[in-house]
Amino acid sequence: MDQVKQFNDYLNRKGLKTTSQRMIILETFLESDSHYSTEDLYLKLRAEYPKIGYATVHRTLKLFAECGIAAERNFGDGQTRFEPIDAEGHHDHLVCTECGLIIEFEEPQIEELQKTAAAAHKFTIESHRLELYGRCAACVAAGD
Amino acid sequence: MDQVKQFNDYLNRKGLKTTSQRMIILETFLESDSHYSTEDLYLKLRAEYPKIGYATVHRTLKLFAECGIAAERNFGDGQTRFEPIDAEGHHDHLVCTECGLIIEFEEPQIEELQKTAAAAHKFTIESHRLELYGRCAACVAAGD
DNA sequence: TAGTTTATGAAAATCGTTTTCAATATCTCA
DNA sequence: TGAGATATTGAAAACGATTTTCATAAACTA
Repeated sequence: MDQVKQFNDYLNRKGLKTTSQRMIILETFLESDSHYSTEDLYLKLRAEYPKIGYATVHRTLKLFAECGIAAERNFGDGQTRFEPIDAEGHHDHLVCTECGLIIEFEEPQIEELQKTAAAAHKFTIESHRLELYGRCAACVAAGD
Repeated sequence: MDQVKQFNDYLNRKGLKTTSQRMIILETFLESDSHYSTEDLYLKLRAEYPKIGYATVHRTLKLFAECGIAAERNFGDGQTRFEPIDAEGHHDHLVCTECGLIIEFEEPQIEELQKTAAAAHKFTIESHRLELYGRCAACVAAGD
């Protein structure tokens, strides 16, 4: 697990400590490729580790984002979600406005065009977010 | 002003009322092409119309979004922003992570590719958001 | 291992947003 | 036009997600 190393390196570099909670949260976070809100992950953890507090989960998720193993996302429902950043590459999201389904997709050509657009405005890109909102096949089929 | 008509039509259709506050807020909102948070617009209005309350500003911005003359945006700073939708067409955003500068840009080719990606997953697209985060020319020039 | 520093969990505080409610304004139609 | 019905307003309270506080516990350093 490369991400475990990346997290530990970050902790050391910042003079932070390796605690059992942080390791448990990291492990659980990486197990699934879901888009976790603090609440989601807290509830999932609570089943097995009832002692871990909500604040700790939230603080740890923020740490993940800081050290680059998680991305913070906001799909407009008022909750911040975190998802593991897989080393391979970036992906974007299709969000169903009816059932909430989230599908990930990749489109390298779009990435290229983004670079072009940024260059036209002399911007140095660090990151981006692209979300397409609409209705998934199932919801369309089910009618309104 | 086409947008004024669009707003009034919406109010009539929904059985809502045309009030002086709503007209003032609409006028002020359209005057500038900024990306207003409720707070921003409330403060701007307060200078000239100190009687207008925060809740009214917020409720009215939501109405603008509902009737299609404003778009709700979230650039990750924890505040929802509203911007007028100009009839011409859609645009996306470049956001400077250092100074907060927001630049609008259009890239029709990206829109095309989005349709392709959505079709591949049988999604019916209703809307999308694309934001590129990075550093603007001035901030890059100023060094870190 | 003692001493120092950081982390934890529970509760409280905070921030943006939304709702409540009594008073006020708008609209309808006689 | 003007009374009655209905929606809107503004202030304050409620709300939900996030962040902070603080005393206790755990991890690291030498």
